[in-house]
Amino acid sequence: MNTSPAVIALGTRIEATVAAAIRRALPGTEPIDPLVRRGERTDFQANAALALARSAGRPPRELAAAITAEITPDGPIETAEVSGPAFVNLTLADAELWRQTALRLDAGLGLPAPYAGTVTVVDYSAPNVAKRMHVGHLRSTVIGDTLVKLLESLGGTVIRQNHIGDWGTQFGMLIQYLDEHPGTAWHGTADIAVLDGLYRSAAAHFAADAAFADRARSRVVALQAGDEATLAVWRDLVAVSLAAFNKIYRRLDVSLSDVDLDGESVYNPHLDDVVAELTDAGIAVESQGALCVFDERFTGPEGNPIPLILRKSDGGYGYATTDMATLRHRVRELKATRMLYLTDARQALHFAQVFAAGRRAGWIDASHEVVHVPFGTVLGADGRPFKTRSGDTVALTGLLDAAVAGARAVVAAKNPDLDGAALDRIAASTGIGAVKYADLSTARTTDYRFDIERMVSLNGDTGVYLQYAHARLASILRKAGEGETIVDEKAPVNTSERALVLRLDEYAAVLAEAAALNEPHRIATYLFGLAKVFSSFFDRSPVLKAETAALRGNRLALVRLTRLTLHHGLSLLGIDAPERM
RNA sequence: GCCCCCGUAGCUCAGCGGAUAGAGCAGGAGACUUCUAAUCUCAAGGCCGCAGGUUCGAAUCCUGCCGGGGGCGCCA
Repeated sequence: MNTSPAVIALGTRIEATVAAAIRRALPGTEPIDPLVRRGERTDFQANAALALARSAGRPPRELAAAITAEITPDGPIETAEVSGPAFVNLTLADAELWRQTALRLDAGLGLPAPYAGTVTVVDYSAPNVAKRMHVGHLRSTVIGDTLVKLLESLGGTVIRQNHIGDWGTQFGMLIQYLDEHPGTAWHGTADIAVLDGLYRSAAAHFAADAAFADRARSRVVALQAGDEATLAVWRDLVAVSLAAFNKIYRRLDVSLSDVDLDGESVYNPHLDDVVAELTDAGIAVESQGALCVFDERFTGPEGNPIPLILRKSDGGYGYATTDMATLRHRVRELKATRMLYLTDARQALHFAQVFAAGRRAGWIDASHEVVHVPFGTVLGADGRPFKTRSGDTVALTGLLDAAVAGARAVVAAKNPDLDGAALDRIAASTGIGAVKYADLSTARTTDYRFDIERMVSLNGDTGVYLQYAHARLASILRKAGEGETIVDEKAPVNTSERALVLRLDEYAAVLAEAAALNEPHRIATYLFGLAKVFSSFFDRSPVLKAETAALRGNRLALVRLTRLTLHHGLSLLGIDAPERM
């Protein structure tokens, strides 16, 4: 957690300065956004003059000049000049840049806590019991976990909810199959592949054998009635699956554990009540034998309203009912003010229906923010849905194994002197980092190609680039040894230092934006840019061999702050930041 | 039929109201007795799907169209 006071970003201070200048140049106008942005040709630019010119009835450049004249030199801005149509180009004094670096270093980044006081439920991962996790679970898991860590780092309280598929008709089938095939090897194996095989066998039986299907259905009834023998097998199935999920979570450095479990089974005892409440409120009505919620905004191919089915015509409950129950629970019991649901984009309509019904029921109101956070499909390298040759989903463990093996080959070739243990560690770190970075660096809503070849090539815009930058930073700091870092504000700032200082100072704003939009890829994009700016700095500005002691101290401060920022960012993404590579 | 997402360099993708649209990969030219070359530097590569509109300014916002993907009653 960040307990040290927040450092105000240079951009924020400049905004305030320019806004004040605008008020003086144009007395009586409404406060407006000064439109301060980072510029390519200057440190910052303010673009508000163009927007104001019309209403002020003055030529844009003349107005820009008037604003420029009102920018006081005692603020962070050293020079302000009109450029182009009416942009105000702003540069900062070198001393200001060093001062900001020292300030952030002293504060240990100095991130603000804009989410303090908020309680956010993040529903993510949600694998199914007795099925192996596949690529489809990767996105929900890593995007969700990054949002969780991000909100926590910004002062928010987060309640993780892993809504695993641990209930439903498929368990009748599984348990009945085990009952009829006592020799089936699965129990105690902690190997999800075996469980997955069990699922397939049972499903095949279910489809092919009508008599078995009937027995499976009776088994569902027994399960729901609380039959102890049936429940015992169910608990075993859940336990074995959880062990496998947790193994993957540890491997991915995902922060989920058993305390975050919020499976479908948890809601089973409450479904009757949820349905009763919605029925009593007149929201749920009967249609074609099922109990449904209709909303004229959601229509089907014939233009008829489509239902949210709370109780099926056979009397059973489906996922819509459980989703309504979780919604109610999160608002009433968990006191959440924000709720994020990380599922793929295909469920958009379903969640729109659930949220609409929740609003009608009065469970959520204007004080709640309920958001379906969708993500695109994972495609294979060929651009088609990512499936094995036989059409199955691709197992996550196999994918991670392949990534680590690929990384291992590259690492070994790069650094033949590594001993086995170090090679294992670095291969795991880079391989897993490559997979996570590939996912987290792609915009959330776009479908993305899972191209393992490209991922483990470990060149360019991959996780390794960030890890390598971190290892270089750590290397410099090791060699620099202990001792205080003294920043000399009077030293000049060169181009590569300037780019680094300004980039570092933007971190908090990027985090805030990533959190507001639920878009972790903004963090990844920022970190890649930071690593790039650092790599360039590394190439051009010697640190330990700097020309003067003052420069050495200043650059060392930059190295420390860059390492801190990169390390922080990588930890949000759940990517290891190695000291050596 | 309606709704959602996507269409940007040869390929994979960023950018989503500001100046000359960026990166990675691939291809071209350079840089390792110097803090880790898993890197850096330079050059080349674009009717930002099409057509209108809004705006001082549009890849970005709005409308329509074209192309691709997904969703639309008892699976999650």
